[in-house]
Amino acid sequence: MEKNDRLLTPGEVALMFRVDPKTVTRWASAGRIGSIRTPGGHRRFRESEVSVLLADLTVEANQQQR
Amino acid sequence: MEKNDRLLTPGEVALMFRVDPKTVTRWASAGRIGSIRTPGGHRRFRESEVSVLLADLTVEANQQQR
DNA sequence: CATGAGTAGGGTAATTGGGGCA
DNA sequence: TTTGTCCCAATTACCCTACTCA
Repeated sequence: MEKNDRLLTPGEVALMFRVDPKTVTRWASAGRIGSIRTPGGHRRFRESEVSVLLADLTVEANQQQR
Repeated sequence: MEKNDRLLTPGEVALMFRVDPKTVTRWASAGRIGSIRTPGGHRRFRESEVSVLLADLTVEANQQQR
């Protein structure tokens, strides 16, 4: 399902989740999110995977009550 | 639909409504407000949705006067 | 090669989640 | 029924310095 394999930096992912870039780094270290390493050690994340996380985690309450 | 996807933390939303952050959490659990979860389990809220809710409060205040 | 922005580390403080109670 | 509060464990945010990226 990789129609778009664009790689995102920790800062970009942090913006999407409204968290600190450091937090994104911890997610990668903890294996909660896949990451690619540059030869220099910096992490890169697949946009497709990040999008799935955002979309999936958004579903918390579909049935609204009033 | 989502022109402004800025996300807010529970604490920020709590300040806007002048309630305890715990209350905001309960709103999310009850489905009264949509929420996004970080991979770590923390919630984030869409500013656009929060704004709508605040606007609703304003409407109620107006209706109270008629 | 030099520069500025971003990132990797590590350490510590602040928020948050969840249950239960008032 | 909704909100606030106390508890503890987990997650996240901010501090620093050194290194990588473009």
